[in-house]
Amino acid sequence: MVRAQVIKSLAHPARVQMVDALADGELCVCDLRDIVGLDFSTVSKHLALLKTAGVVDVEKRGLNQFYRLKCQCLSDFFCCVDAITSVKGREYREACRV
Amino acid sequence: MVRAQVIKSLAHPARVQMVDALADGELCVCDLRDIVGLDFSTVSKHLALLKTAGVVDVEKRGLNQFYRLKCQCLSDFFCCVDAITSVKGREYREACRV
DNA sequence: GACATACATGGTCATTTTGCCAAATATGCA
DNA sequence: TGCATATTTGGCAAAATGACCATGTATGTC
Repeated sequence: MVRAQVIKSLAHPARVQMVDALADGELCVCDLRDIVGLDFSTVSKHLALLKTAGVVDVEKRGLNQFYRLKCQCLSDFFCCVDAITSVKGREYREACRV
Repeated sequence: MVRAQVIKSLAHPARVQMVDALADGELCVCDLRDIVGLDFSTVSKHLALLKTAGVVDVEKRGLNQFYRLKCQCLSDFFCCVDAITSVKGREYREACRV
């Protein structure tokens, strides 16, 4: 099940946080490291995971690696997740106007 | 991060498969067991996880426990996931008409 | 060329997750 | 009541994850 791999790549607080931050535009690894507050190497591995899953893309410019979301549908993805956490799935329609 | 817990609950091939099957309506544990082909106890634990995360609901009728999705937005959720696996996020708009 | 900066990789260890078996519970029926 | 069916719980061992440290690599600067 390929789906599970993608979902798995997002199933971690730090990775959720990073993807959320990337929704506003690309960021380099050190930006993301500041955001999640983990070791550089750990962040790097999380990003490698997201990249393998196809969630993000990278572009090297100078010394930095800039990560960006590969698909803007992630916001809808999170919208559903949030609908579930709010325990009221019916709020989904209004909140996400789908 | 509460989001991560919900996503985590969906981050397993068997659970993805079960949620997908439940999209067509409620099913009892033995139905789901047949679908995923795992031990009864294992399936039961997976379902407990999904329930804790708020993804599914249960109703006991007779000897059976009927599980159903708590939120129909899961189809949109998977739609995004599929858009990512297809590596072309742009297909998302058409495929999921959002 | 020497060195600092920005990341990625490899290694290791603790924690979590999975899946099976065995046993316990709950419900319906003879 | 006694028994079969449906499902949950309690171990437990194997596999996967996550985080850190140390090290390696690439790039820009002097």
